[in-house]
Amino acid sequence: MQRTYQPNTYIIREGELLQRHCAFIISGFAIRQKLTNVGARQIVSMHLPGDLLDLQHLYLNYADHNVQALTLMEAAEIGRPALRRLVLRNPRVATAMWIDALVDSSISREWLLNVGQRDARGRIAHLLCEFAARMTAAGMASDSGYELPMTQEQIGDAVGLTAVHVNRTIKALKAENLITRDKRHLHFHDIEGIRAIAGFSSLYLHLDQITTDPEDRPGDERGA
Amino acid sequence: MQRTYQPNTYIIREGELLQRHCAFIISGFAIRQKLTNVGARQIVSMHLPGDLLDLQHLYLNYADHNVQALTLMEAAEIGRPALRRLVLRNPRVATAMWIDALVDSSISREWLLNVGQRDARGRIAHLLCEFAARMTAAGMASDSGYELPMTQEQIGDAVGLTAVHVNRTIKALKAENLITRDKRHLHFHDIEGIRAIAGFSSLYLHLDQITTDPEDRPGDERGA
DNA sequence: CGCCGGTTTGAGTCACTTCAACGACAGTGG
DNA sequence: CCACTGTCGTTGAAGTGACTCAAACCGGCG
Repeated sequence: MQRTYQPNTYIIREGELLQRHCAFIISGFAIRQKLTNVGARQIVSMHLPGDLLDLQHLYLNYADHNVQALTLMEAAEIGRPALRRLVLRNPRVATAMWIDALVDSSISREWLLNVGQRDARGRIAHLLCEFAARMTAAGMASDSGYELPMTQEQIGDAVGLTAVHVNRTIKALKAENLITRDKRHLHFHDIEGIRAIAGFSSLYLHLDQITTDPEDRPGDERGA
Repeated sequence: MQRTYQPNTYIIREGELLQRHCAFIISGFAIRQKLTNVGARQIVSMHLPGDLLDLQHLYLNYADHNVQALTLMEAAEIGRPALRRLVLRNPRVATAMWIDALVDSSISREWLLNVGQRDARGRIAHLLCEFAARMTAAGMASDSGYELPMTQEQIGDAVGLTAVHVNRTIKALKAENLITRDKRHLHFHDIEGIRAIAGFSSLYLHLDQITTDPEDRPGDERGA
């Protein structure tokens, strides 16, 4: 069951009783976000084509965050009961789902570290590095950089800064000749410099354990 | 296999190749934390008796964060292969593990919101509320409050603030007659007031889906 | 008693926010 | 074809919440 979502459409809303389905992104980008009681928004993760969208809710009764299309997005939907049965009966799928869910958690932890402990330069640089690594893994980055489909406001909501301050920080990074941004296209001039500012290490992405298609992972259901 | 850990002992270190075991907390508290390249520490989660300690690493090759005993702690250890087999063969256990892992993720997301979007008062108040809710669920809170086994420095590392500022903020909360702290014991005088400051809602803890013992959950492997 | 980890307090500074306005650009409709 | 509108990016000026540095205090313990 394929579906198209317009930018900014809500796919799941916090508090909602979950009964419908999980989705797999075919094209476009999605984010997951939460709001405080006073309406401040925190983007808690970003998803690109190939990602499972709400695996995080597979066994939960109520949605604890919002899921929203960031750009125009196509997704394939899988019924919850069907996916659960698949997970229970097929060890390969189960393992792949576990890895996907655990990597997702690992990324949240890194984001928490990012937002809690780094300054503005570090946070933004880290976001750019992570996105570069994930886009590269997904085959969506070129030598000249990649398309970062976010406004400065959204970047701010992802790293816990104001849009204004994101603007000034990016301006500073450009001034130091580390990056250039031409519309939505981002280019690194000094990737090592950016990595140093970010304190970036890709360990937490567990890239060695990711394959695009869960079906073609080698049999790793045999245990340790 | 039962083991005792002294306060501050590392149980798992970031970057480590994981081969040994998972642990279940019998008594005491543990934290999980990460460090930036410049040595700043972020506590990414806290665990109390009954929690599974490193389920987050069950299917991953390398540890992406540190796990450390916060107090004197006793844990029961389960071999990784044994637990994986159990998960694959027993749908009830599998479901319970999924729920545990997903709730853990949900908590990270809430922490990200907390650190990214709330001010010092809100962050600390939120931490106190969450801990109250979890301690109550674990039967470890009394009417008079609960034991919060953290120094102000650790609270700071959990919410992304300096120990000094945590001190001043707690002082302010005390001055407003919202809480009192006597050594490690914390008492709420105005729980509703604290909840309001925190913007706390326990939805994200998914308390309706938690049981202390994975074995006695009702059969919910039947799908949606 | 003297040390030590943790808490408390003060003074000065700075990174980030807030508010506000303006410019660039794309889409829309007359 | 151009005026109208809305979104996004950019910039300035002023305010403030949290940090830094540093010192003193406190209770527990060997």
